[in-house]
Amino acid sequence: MFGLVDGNNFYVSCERVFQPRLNGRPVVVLSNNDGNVVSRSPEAKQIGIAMGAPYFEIRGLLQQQRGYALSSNYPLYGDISRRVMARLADQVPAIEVYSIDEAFLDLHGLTKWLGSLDAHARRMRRDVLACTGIPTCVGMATTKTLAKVANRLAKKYPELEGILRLDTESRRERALRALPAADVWGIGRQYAQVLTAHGIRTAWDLAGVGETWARKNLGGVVGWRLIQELRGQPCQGLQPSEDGTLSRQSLRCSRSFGQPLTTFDDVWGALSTYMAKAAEKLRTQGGQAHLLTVFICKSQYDSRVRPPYTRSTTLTLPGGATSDTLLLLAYGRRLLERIYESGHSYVKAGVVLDGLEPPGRGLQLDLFAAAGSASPANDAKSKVLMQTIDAVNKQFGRNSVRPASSVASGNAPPWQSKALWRTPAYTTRLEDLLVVRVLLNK
DNA sequence: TCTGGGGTCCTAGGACCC
DNA sequence: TCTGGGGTCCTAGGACCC
Repeated sequence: MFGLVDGNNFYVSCERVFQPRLNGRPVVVLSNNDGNVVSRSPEAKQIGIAMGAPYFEIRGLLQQQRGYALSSNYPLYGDISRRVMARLADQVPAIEVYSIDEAFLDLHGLTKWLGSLDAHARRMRRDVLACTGIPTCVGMATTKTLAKVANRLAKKYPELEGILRLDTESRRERALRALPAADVWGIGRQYAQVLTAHGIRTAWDLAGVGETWARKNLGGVVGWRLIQELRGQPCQGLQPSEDGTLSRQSLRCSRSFGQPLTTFDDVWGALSTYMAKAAEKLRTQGGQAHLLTVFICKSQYDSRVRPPYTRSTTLTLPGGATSDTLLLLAYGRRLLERIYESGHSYVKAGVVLDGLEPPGRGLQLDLFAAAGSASPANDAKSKVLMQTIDAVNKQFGRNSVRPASSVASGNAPPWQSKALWRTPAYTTRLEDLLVVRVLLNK
């Protein structure tokens, strides 16, 4: 039996923990750059604000309803997520952290010890709420996909009180009939259109399609697995997270710019900033990457711009896997030169580190390497240099040592994202801790 | 005026290996 | 005129997820 626990309106719930005045009001959290709505309180959903809506389209409505819009505060959400996952991990044999606000639970064999699974799920919800302030829903079923279905319905129908268990044929059928096919995990916009065109409306209809049809229309073997999971046949196991964190195969840093950029130097300024961040993150995990991808995007919303909107290029690092910022910057600049076209304006750029390897795998040497590239001696020097940079940045602030290319001549760099309504990092920055004053009666 | 960021998995052709 | 079988890796792109 799998469980799926998921935080309700997670980002909004995190904000409400520290700002009770947000309770009962329409609240939205915006994406980086204050662009789109990425989390909505129930009150915001009720007045018709759609997920992903551009902020400029809903601003009027929100003001009129005396609601709040907040910039996203990822350090806060990440920290609260960690606390939620730790509470859950304490109460089940194994947990797979699936995203910042979701985890699959291993519930196998628990009934033997705990009696009712529903009672255990209720206890977990109470515990997470009491310890972190985050409300959750729990779905339980024999496959991950059905656990997602159960979770979805538990959220949709308040009378279920946040819990739904699908462990009999009749319950499964009732649930699948109640869920639109488009809401099934793994059915996105494209596939939803295909299903509509074929008269497939509910998850129950979807569970009835044949193997050939599923493989042909729903992305090959992935689609067929989805169908089997809906039928109760598990195709995916639990992939336990080590110490409650995600183990990753790739790592990315990308941002939309605060304004469109039209020069190579500005785009490189932004990109080198992101590369330094990505490399630092990689070192924090103790890993190395052997694939480097750079991409730049033009505006999809500008009618003068023709597709493709994104250009990307990938390099297998000739010296083998690395986490050396300077080496990555040197290769990254060459990759940007490959795809950058002058005379265009760019709105976003990013870097992806792929092919992640744990440290200590041994350095792959390049027989024809030029001086200055990978060699055991250089590798040792680079390691010391990176450790020093990380230590300095930890002690004196994040940007104390950074690539010269990321230092803008003016005040704020032109690529700097907007975040006009960011709340404090209540739980991760000492200066931002709330102060509680106690008034004593004399 | 203003439209996110960070992930996963799969496919498929071509180069190259023995 | 005739030209293998079984692999891996690289690269790009497309779908999905929260």
